[in-house]
Amino acid sequence: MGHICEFCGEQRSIVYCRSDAACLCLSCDRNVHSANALSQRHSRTLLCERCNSQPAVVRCVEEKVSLCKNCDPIGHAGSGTGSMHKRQALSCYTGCPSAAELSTIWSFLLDNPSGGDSTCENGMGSMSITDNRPRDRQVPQGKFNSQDTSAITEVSEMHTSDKSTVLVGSSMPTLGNKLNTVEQIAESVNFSSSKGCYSGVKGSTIYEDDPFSQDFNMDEVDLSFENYEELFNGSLDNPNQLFENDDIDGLFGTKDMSVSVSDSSCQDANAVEGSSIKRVMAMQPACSNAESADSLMSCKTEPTFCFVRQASILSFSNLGGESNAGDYQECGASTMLLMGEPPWCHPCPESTLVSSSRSNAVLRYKEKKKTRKFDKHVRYASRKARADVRRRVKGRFVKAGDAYDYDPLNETRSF
DNA sequence: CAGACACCGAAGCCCACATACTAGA
DNA sequence: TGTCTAGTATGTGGGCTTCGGTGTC
Repeated sequence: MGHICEFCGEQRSIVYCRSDAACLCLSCDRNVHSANALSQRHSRTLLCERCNSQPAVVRCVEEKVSLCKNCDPIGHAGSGTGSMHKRQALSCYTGCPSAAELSTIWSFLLDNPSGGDSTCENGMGSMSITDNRPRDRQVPQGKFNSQDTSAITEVSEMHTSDKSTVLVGSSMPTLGNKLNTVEQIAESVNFSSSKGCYSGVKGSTIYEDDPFSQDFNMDEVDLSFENYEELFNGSLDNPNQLFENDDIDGLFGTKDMSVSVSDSSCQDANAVEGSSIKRVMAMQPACSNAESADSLMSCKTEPTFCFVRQASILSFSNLGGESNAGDYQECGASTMLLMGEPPWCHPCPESTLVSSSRSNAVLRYKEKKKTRKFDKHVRYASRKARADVRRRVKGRFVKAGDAYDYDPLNETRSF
């Protein structure tokens, strides 16, 4: 009797998630790691069938058991024939591979009667998997796309940390049973992990007909968010902010959002700066539900494709970093691009309603701009405290003992 | 339509002095 | 090598000045 799944507590655990340090059955593995993009990045592998607590790194072909790095030398040590057993490196995987894909990399799993006695293995075949990621993204076998270099890098890093072969991505239809080297992965894996899926893949076929994707080469865009708290902390109570031209320069002025755009793309963006709002209003967002927003929120390094596409048509006039603290605060508008039902979704034919709404929004914006607090970073609080109580003449500090016209402590005048 | 003028907002400067930093003994 | 001393640089806030943009005549 194997280890029980730590999630459902019912079925036998099959896989081990390193990130969660949890033993899961295949069904729960699928459920847990399909929750968001981050969880999809968890590296999982088979559970050691000997200790039932550690991730297996090899599969003993002779004994038909998966063993961790501790149990492998123990089980195959000594003078017996065990040391001669043929062993196969086990592949790690991330994402939410389908049952067919799992069976591809772990073909022995279904072939092994001893390992398939549980309902979990049966469930592997019948598991309801709705991988909604486009399959036609996959490039033909053997065609190594430069876009996949990140994947290979990731593979390489994980490979060095763990001797087992790591498979990144959920779609691996061309995988052989033995993926022992990174090179093999580079040649055969069609990388389509969450990163590859959302960030836009050059040469992908799914958006070939999309004029936006043609105008904006996603391969040349690099979005990174270092401070998510700032990025998403913007006020969301005023969706109309998005339509304020005065504020649009600050939309992407946040220093925490580095956007590198190719020259041609940048020129295009600048060319449409004046009409960017209208274009945003006219377009239907690629994704606008809360679920996708949640996915984005939870995915620090993997901005969703829909966001990138929207960003591509917005004003990049402030990419040069000419922004101020107030603009950062106003960036709540930009978050509307990322979260929830965006305001441009409202099909409001009444132009008067729109104009009044806009005027109200402008008024609110101007009021907010008046009260905008330009954040000044105080490095030395002690100096600030001293300056706060220092006497002044016309705003200037005066020597101690000299006549002053303003005393911050008692607001009296010396003359 | 161009020029002059007024108005407004933003940026920069100024001050003294405690503190941080650096170089030399 | 570690400690001490002297010199230099930095930063702090309120008011003022300057400058550029905008609107009006």
